[in-house]
Amino acid sequence: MTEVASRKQDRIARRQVDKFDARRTELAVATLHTLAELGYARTSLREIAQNSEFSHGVLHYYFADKRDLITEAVRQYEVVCVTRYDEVVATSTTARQLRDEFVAMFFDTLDQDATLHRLWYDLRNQSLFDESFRADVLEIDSHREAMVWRVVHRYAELLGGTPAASSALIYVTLDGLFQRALLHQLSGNAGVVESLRAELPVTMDLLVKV
Amino acid sequence: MTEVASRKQDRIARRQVDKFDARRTELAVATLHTLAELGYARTSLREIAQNSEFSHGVLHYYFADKRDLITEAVRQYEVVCVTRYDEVVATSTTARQLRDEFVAMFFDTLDQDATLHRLWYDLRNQSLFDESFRADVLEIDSHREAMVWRVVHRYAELLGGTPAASSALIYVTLDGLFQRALLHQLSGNAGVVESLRAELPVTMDLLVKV
DNA sequence: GGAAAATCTTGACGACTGTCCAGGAATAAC
DNA sequence: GTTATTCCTGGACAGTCGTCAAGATTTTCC
Repeated sequence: MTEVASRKQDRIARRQVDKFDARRTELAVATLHTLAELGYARTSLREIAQNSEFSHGVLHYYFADKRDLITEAVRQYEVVCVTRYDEVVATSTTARQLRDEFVAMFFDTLDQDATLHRLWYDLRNQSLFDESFRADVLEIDSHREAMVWRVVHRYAELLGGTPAASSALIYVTLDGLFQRALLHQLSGNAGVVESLRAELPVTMDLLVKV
Repeated sequence: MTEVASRKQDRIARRQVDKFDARRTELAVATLHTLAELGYARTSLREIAQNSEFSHGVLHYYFADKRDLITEAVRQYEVVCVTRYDEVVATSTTARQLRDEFVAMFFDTLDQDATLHRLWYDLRNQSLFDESFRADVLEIDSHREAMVWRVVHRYAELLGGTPAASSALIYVTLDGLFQRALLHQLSGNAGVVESLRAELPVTMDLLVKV
């Protein structure tokens, strides 16, 4: 084979790989939406296929099995989810602004992306039973922790202080608060959500010492 | 029917009801163990029956359907779970003692009852998708919150101070910490668990102002 | 002991599951 | 335009699921 022919072959191969990956991603996104709607326990391949434009058989053309598919969907979740507050951190110039915008975005995504968030908690919990999800879950969790840390660290900085607790503790506190807000949001209990909204700024100040 | 005969009838009826309830409880406990082992998504009635001394058919003699059975199992969980720290609170005479014994018991049950705890989180999460669990979950959650509050409130009292945050915030913090400890406990990541153990006393002090 | 009531087993049902595959449709290669 | 290759469909498969009911077994009652 000439060099030119070889390069052409490569280009074709690459294009095929790209196309293959693109469809994988497309199906993973459909999977994500199905999982968010039904939860892990009730999500079937046929249901996923109905949320895409293909038939159920095609899933085994692009994925080895159900686990492979769901793992890919989880990775898609990560892409969306772990940089949410970065812009707020980058653009805020005062502590008050950072705090207010963080709170606003916190409860905005709680409202907008409620089903996606409940999926995350569902999968994180699933990893307590199913070892095969654990590595991905732990990785995403650490990214979420880092994301929260960036917010609080910057907040402390703008206040001229330092975080009052470790990255781990700050994360579990704010994540715990989010989880509870999600539970009451989906329960239609707006009053509790509102009181948690009022509590979030207080919590942030508790987590920073000046 | 004479009064005596009527009373006797009652006694018989009551005994039957008691027996019926006793068996229901027995089967609910078997359900609880199965759920703790397999998780909600993979627990079937036949599997539950295998963890009892009966065949799968009997479950529909004592329970209307699967949901009824699982709901009863959840209630059994509550009986075990929401008074865990009360004795520590009652018997501790110094803040240091209360704190140390709380920490010890916190990580003791994390180790001993890990599968039961992961079940609780699984069911709480399931309630984000399935409305029929929500009422029970919210009730148990509020009992857990009250349990944690009793601990921290007493701790503050012994320190001559007051809690630094609301009951809700204190609960989500300690519960979040527990959840994270559970994830790493089941992942075999003993190092992380140990560092969380070291962090729990610090956290308690953060939640109290003197 | 024998009748009546309760309890439990067993097997069957229709529906649904993940997986696989034969073959049609679409696209690419020359 | 004619092969090759890739992509996708739709049905079949072996299993499992929740539910139910007929009948066997055990317990209760007189």
